[in-house]
Amino acid sequence: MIIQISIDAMPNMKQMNREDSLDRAMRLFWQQGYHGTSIKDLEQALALHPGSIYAAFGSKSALYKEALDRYAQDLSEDLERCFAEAQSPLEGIRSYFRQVASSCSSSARDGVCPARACMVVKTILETGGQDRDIARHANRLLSRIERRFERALKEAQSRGDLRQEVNPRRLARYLQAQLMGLRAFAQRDIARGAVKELAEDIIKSIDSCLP
Amino acid sequence: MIIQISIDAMPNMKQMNREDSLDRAMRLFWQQGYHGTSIKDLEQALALHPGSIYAAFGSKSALYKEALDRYAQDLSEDLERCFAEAQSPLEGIRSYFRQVASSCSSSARDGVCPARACMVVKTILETGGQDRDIARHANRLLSRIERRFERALKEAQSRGDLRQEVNPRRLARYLQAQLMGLRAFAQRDIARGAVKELAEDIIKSIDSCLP
DNA sequence: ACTGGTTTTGAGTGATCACTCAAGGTATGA
DNA sequence: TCATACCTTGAGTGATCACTCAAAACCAGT
Repeated sequence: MIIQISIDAMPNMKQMNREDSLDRAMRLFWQQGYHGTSIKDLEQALALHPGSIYAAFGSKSALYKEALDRYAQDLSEDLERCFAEAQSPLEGIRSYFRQVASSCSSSARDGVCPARACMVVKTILETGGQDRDIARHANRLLSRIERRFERALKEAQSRGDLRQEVNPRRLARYLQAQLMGLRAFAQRDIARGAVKELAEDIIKSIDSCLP
Repeated sequence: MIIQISIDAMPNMKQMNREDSLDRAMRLFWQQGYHGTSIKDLEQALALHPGSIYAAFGSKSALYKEALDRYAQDLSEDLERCFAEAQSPLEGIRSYFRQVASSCSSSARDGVCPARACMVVKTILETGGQDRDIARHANRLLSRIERRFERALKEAQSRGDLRQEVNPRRLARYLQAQLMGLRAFAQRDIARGAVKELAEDIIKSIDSCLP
């Protein structure tokens, strides 16, 4: 029995899987940043030729925006899962901070998670100076997350879990800044335990708003 | 009498003002990032030809590191000034947070301050994935600031301003993460007052460690 | 086998990247 | 005034940038 492998058919064999490609692009951009990632890098990571990339995504910046949306989607799903599994909105927030701290201090960093800092924050810091439309895109994503926190806090207030005089929007902004700080700090090369300690300190600071 | 300074290490000192050039480079890098700033951009900002830049600073990455050192030096001086003017170490920390919030929410942003986020943090987020020696350099600068906070907190403890069971190093890390979060958050395009509100919330969270 | 329409390919586009260096300019002492 | 030594200049280096497009390869339906 002879198994024939057609060499001629090789070149066009790989079917391009858009979802999978987008996922790979997201990871590479997350790790290396927008300016730090070249099309050549992407060609290699996606195992695609330049033409295919441009046919599928249009341009480097369009691909970046899509990758960022995908990242924010994953992030939202994590957060929603925490809310769904928790007994209360506030408990969901605590659990989310712990989950972030845990994934940020995992040693299998390069495998699971290309960077510890949040890709949206990285984007805003990197592109705030010049590439304004990308920065604007990232800003919208942050606003969405802030509003989600605000909703959870209002819910906590109506359940009596949170003092009435607390301003939900202001506390939501505080939470977002805490997340930014936690994950930016985690990007430092620092003892693993420090990140989890930091997360616990942050949770304690939130709890001072309890009734 | 003329004092001659190591011409080999600092050529062109008579005509080109190295300090001034470094300052301009620092501002441009701070705003646009490492990969986002080209030598051509620097030529324009420093009003220098490429040869002069390379004669004075060696390479783009060497210039970046020097610019980062200059930034960290300015930052340390601000912090030291807060400590010197304050009645106590803890009051110095409070005053520093307020100063950061104030300069981050100033409307004359492009004139005074090229970016709201901290340049050292921007560096770590941008170069953590690839340009490891630059990231390492930035990490050292952060460690130095952390140690300065730790020293101030120990001093506060010995004065009886801070509860004894507080771990100074851990609280110093918390402070640093708070600063990262505050300034990264300030980079969002958001209402001016929000940053000052956030700074006050952070200060309140620190005060819960008081005796 | 043939045809029509889609997808894949990768060499090639001009622009820009970080960087160099020989040539020309300038200050100083004789 | 000239000679020497340091300084400034900017055109030019090869590499790489984001991106294109005509041709090759593919897969229907007939």
